[in-house]
Amino acid sequence: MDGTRWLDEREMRAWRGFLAASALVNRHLDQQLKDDSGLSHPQYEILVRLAAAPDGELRMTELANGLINSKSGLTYQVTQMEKAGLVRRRSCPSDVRGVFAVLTDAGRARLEAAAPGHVTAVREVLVDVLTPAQLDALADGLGEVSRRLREQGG
Amino acid sequence: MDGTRWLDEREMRAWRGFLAASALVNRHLDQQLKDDSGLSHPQYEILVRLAAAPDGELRMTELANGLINSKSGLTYQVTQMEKAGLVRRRSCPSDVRGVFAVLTDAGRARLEAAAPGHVTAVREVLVDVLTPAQLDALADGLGEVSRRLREQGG
DNA sequence: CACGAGTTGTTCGAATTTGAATCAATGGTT
DNA sequence: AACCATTGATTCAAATTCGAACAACTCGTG
Repeated sequence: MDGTRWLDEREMRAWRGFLAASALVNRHLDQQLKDDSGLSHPQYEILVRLAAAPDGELRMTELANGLINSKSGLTYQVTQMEKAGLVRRRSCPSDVRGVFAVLTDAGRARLEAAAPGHVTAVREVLVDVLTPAQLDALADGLGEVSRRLREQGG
Repeated sequence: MDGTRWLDEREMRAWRGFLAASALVNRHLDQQLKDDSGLSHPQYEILVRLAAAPDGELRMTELANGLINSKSGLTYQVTQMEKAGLVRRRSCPSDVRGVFAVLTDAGRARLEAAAPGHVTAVREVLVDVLTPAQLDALADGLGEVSRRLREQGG
């Protein structure tokens, strides 16, 4: 007995497209960032999130949530970035266990230097390839997909 | 002077959605596969591609193309899978350098055992979350994105 | 105040990934 | 036949990833 609902052709095309694009786009952008700014994609994302946060700082846990990395992976990356002078650690006054990752001036400068090339690459491989309707479908559909996975996992 | 065309809100939502979904879906499915069948996502993909190929075999290079892994990563995975009895290597008669990865009976059985749970998970987190229109947008849009990255890189 | 459950971030070991270097073999050209 | 640029796959060291175990701490409850 096999009650599995297999994917029909439309579904399979969507799934394969998503899977392939996911791998290829990530790969391409990681390469572009490394060549262009010496940052890995995860590191770039950390800088972006910090830059968007008030005072350019976030708790390690907040940074780990909704990010590619696991907790330990984040510890590793922040350590690397601290060595490179892009962020520094600050312990939380109200909770001794807590640690803030703080964007340094050098980190902000590095992000601003990297951003134009990165955005251009994102346009090239994804955004400018899609129609407005497809952009909306991605935003709505994949936004919902992410939302569900986030709250299920959290 | 800054001629960068930054992303507007619609574009940013699409990009963020894609990025987050890409990471979260991959992560979730890798976890599901490991728990359920002891296969990593890359390994599962290798089995799928081999199963779809004539005689269940492909050259290493063919297998590496359009796959997540680099060449050396593929060598590693195939070695692991060979140890596990899921594939075997066969040298190419017409080109001594060439190597085929061949799906074994055990490999095919393992794939068939893993597939229902995997497809169900793919539905749960992605396919059944999207509307038919969104599925088509993913298939068309991301299909085109992948196609371009493939031929650009190859 | 003492206790215990839950949280926070790090450390640890193992597995995986990558790019560069390597080795061997092919094919075309002279 | 000799040469040389390419190709196919592996090996190697280094970087990165993950989960599990850990240590330190907070908070609510008794």
